Amino acid sequence: MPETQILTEDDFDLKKIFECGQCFRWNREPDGSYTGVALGRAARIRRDGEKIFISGDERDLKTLWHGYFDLERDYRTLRQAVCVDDYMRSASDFGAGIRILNQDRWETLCSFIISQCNNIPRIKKIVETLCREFGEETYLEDRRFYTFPGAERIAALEPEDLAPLRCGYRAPYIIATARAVASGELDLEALSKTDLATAKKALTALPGIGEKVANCVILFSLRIGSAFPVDVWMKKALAEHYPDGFDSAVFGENAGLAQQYMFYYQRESS
DNA sequence: AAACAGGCCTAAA
DNA sequence: TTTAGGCCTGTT
Repeated sequence: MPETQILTEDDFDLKKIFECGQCFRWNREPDGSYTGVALGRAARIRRDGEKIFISGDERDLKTLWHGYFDLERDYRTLRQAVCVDDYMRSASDFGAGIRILNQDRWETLCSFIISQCNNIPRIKKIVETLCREFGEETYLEDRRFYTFPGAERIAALEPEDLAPLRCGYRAPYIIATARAVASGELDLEALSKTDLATAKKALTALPGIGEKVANCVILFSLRIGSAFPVDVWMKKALAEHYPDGFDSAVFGENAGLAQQYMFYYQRESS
């Protein structure tokens, strides 16, 4: 299996990218590399000194990973942009290397429905079981992986069929959402071309999708940077550092990135 | 054992 | 418009 170098000057920290809470299918290997399945492809990514390598050829890099890892944007500049005060300077310095992934829309939506009121190990376990049960086999270095099943596949199931996932009350939410996506009633690609308010309204209209899940989906897969997910960690961070109130609008289109820095800072330093 | 975990929904003020 | 309690399940 060939591998290709990802040319990036800075701001590419594998641990931070994969462990800042935005994705659930990348895992650290004993050698420090990460393996995972994204965009229908199993892959390995590793750092060697200053260089980053990912499995696959130049074409894969161009058609898949360039967009996925958000290589178009200069994060050094973005980090400066979110330094609105001392706290944000600390948070963005601490989080240097984080990038916001551009993930598959349906996968992100489904994964964050699963995430509600769950801890990360269990979220990952449920997602992996979903893929093993309903996804397709794919191989990397003779090792078997499973792709994330398409919305059409899940739409054809009944909530009971998800019993092996042990995802409890989330099962009907998953099925209903899969059907909305598969039927075109919820057009995620079209939403990615709208704005935060429009996308949020459409998403939260579905059962099991509230404010928080919608914001995550919008930020991590619809590429709308003003989305600002607030979970329990973020509530803590905001209460601690902005006791008199806070408006994510100060960050404009970089609010989502600012959120990632705050979230990661809050989690990793406590 | 009882509480809680990276929310959401419904009912009730 | 805001708040409380319940919800599947697994872990502590």
